[in-house]
Amino acid sequence: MLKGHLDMIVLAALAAAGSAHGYAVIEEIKRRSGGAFDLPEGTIYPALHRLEQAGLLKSTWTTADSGRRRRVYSLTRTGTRALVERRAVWKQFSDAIGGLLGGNRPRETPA
Amino acid sequence: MLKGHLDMIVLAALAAAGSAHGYAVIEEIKRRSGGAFDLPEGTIYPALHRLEQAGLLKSTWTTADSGRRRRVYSLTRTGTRALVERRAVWKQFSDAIGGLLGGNRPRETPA
DNA sequence: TTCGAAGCCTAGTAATACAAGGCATGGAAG
DNA sequence: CTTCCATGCCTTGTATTACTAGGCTTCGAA
Repeated sequence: MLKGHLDMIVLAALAAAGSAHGYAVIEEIKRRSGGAFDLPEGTIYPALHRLEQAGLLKSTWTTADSGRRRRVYSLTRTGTRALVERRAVWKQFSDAIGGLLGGNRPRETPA
Repeated sequence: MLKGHLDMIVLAALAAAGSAHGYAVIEEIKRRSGGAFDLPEGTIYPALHRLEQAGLLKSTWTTADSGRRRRVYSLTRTGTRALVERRAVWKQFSDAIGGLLGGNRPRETPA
């Protein structure tokens, strides 16, 4: 469950890949996460639509050599900027969690 | 928005503090997160109830010197074990995100 | 021809953090 | 004495969100 971080993940995968269609995004995420995130289509497609709706992605229909129709997504300028921001938020977030998990100081930080 | 990680945070705060009542848990989390997580009561109390229901916390009513009634929570054995597991899951999770955000390798990892 | 993989989609569901309220007490300020 | 804020507990409702479970098509292999 990656509640709240899915958008960032999709943006990051697309930023790294340059462009990709839905199915490929799933595999890209799976590969780059070391197999940790194996997302079902019912998760990824709505996310792609949502992000395109929000103007962070753009898409074009293409036909692969195999003859299959694919919808290829890539980041917009806005999407790239959004990713930068999401990264920063993520850093703050994970640092804060780190403080909670790591800190063994029961009261104020002693000298 | 800490969707999915709230339980771990509460458990961690209580583990560090030993025991605390609801209001104190809020401040403990705030302090240890460096001010990043300032949770409203509507978030923390249902979480405490949920965790007690699940057997991860136990509580006792006490009366403070001021005369105010407080419900003091602490971890059960099960809760302590659960926290250990949540930590591990968090590590996996954040490592996976790290792989997605950091990795600049467009294809297979080269030699 | 039958089945699985590639490839797209949607409707419904469960979980969850949070907003917004309510209630009570103690102490300080007026 | 009253009024207000901080302490301290609680619940109901709501929006978001990832996911389940379906459905549709085409390609290629068995």
